[in-house]
Amino acid sequence: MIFKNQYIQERIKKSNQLRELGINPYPNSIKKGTLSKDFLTECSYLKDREDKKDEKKIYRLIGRLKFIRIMGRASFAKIEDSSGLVQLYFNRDDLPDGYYNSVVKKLFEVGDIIEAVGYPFVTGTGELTLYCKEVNIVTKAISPLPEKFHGLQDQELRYRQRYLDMIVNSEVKDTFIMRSKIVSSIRRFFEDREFLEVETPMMHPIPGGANAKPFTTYHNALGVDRYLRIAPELYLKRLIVGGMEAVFEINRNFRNEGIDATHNPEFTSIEFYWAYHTYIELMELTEELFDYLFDNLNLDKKLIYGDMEIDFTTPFKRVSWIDAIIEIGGISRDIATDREKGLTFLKENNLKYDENWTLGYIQAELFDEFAESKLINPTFITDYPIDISPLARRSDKNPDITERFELFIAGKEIANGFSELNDPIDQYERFKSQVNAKEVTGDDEAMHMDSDFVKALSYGMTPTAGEGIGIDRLIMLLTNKHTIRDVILFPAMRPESEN
RNA sequence: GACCCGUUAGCUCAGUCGGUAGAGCAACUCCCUUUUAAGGAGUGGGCCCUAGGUUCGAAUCCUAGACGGGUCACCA
Repeated sequence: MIFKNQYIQERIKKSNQLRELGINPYPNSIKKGTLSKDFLTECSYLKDREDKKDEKKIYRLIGRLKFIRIMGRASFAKIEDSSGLVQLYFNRDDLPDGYYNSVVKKLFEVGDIIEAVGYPFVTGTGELTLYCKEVNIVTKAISPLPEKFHGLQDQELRYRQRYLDMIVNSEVKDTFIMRSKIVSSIRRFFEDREFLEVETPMMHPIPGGANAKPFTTYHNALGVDRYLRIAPELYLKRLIVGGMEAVFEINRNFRNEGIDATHNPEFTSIEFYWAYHTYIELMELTEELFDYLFDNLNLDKKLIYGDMEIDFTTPFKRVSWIDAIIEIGGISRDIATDREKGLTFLKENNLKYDENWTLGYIQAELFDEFAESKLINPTFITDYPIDISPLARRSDKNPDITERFELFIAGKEIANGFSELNDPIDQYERFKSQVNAKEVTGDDEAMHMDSDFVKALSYGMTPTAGEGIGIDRLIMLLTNKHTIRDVILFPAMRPESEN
């Protein structure tokens, strides 16, 4: 039974004792009080005053009881609200008759939410405190809080009971406040530039827009399988066909893959599409976005991330795909540009390979293995090979490469953008070779044929550039967190075991 | 999916060579009217993650499993 624990039983008893005294432990009539921060700011002048108090000013503060120190006929307590902690002082003679001994001392406990009414004064040790004339229960907590000094350390409990983590570990709340500010700044940035926020389907008939394994679900009325979206890309581009010239969507994607420090099965991305622009302008827009975020959030451009110092000064460095493999990865040009030599190199170095891999896939392995982790300061890698970029526009200068870039920071991919492929015949052929890759190399993450999308392109999509940014990873960077679970409120967990 | 580590009171953690369970905080009973992780005296609280095995005897050793954390693989 959920309430069988001895501590909970004791607290339920106290809750009932409150009822017996005619006090509802869960009243519904309490209105929000003054924030502790405002109380402390408004009354700080008392510290310089002779008598250290102002009995004429009455404040009503509400918060969760975090500490209580009973000293016979007087007590100190600290309550915490959304703005922080504040100290309260009670004593027997200044509260209603008998209330101190029978209610405050006996029935109020750490964890309860209480309302305190009184006037400000400064204690002997100089702490601004509320001298209480009245105290009421706002909400009784029947489960005890974790230990006051060490808080909640157990990672499992912190994720499963995030609300407890937030009550006890105040920096957790700060991280998620920061997350909210980041997302809201990004939204404002695009709105200010006349991008339209849209919502496209989360349940797709064909999983598309990325190479990933989808979650499958079933629609009873239609009698068909649906796939939770792995990316919104193909729907957003349909909107460009329809005549919207700048759109963005901030929302969840779902990928049925492993869970680790940088992967959660549901994660948030922003994708934005910008008609009559190219991937070059997209890189500039991305730099503007970072400038805007750092400015709005008052972050230092020399950002500390773990043991790295990352310099976000714009413009970011740009390196071509091939140069990255050769110069940053330290692979010879021969190996990096020749399929046979590349394949031999992979075999000789015990790296992953497949006999059917085209040069682009081999280069991707070389890039991931040798270059990616070295890209600490923000760097745009450009000109990706065509075979690993099935939705990107072919370069007019070199048919083997695409007008695509990825942004790497702290050795991790943060953004992926390109001039969009708008030639329906080319797109059809690219889907076909993806389907082929699925069959030949058993690449079960290769894309499906989406003929409805090809049909949309056949009506004509204006030249457009589009980009996706992983919001969770961006937030990890900006909040110096090293696991995605620390920036997702309720990260994916296995069901709790019976034992 | 592989390997390593962890799981003991509500929380944070000890637990030696295998000898039958401990501390601090929290709780309960007292004392205490300016405390700061308040202090003092006392009391209660355990499916040592689960199931097997070894042993006279297992929190401790072995096997399997559950959950969590980490590394790798996967996720271009």
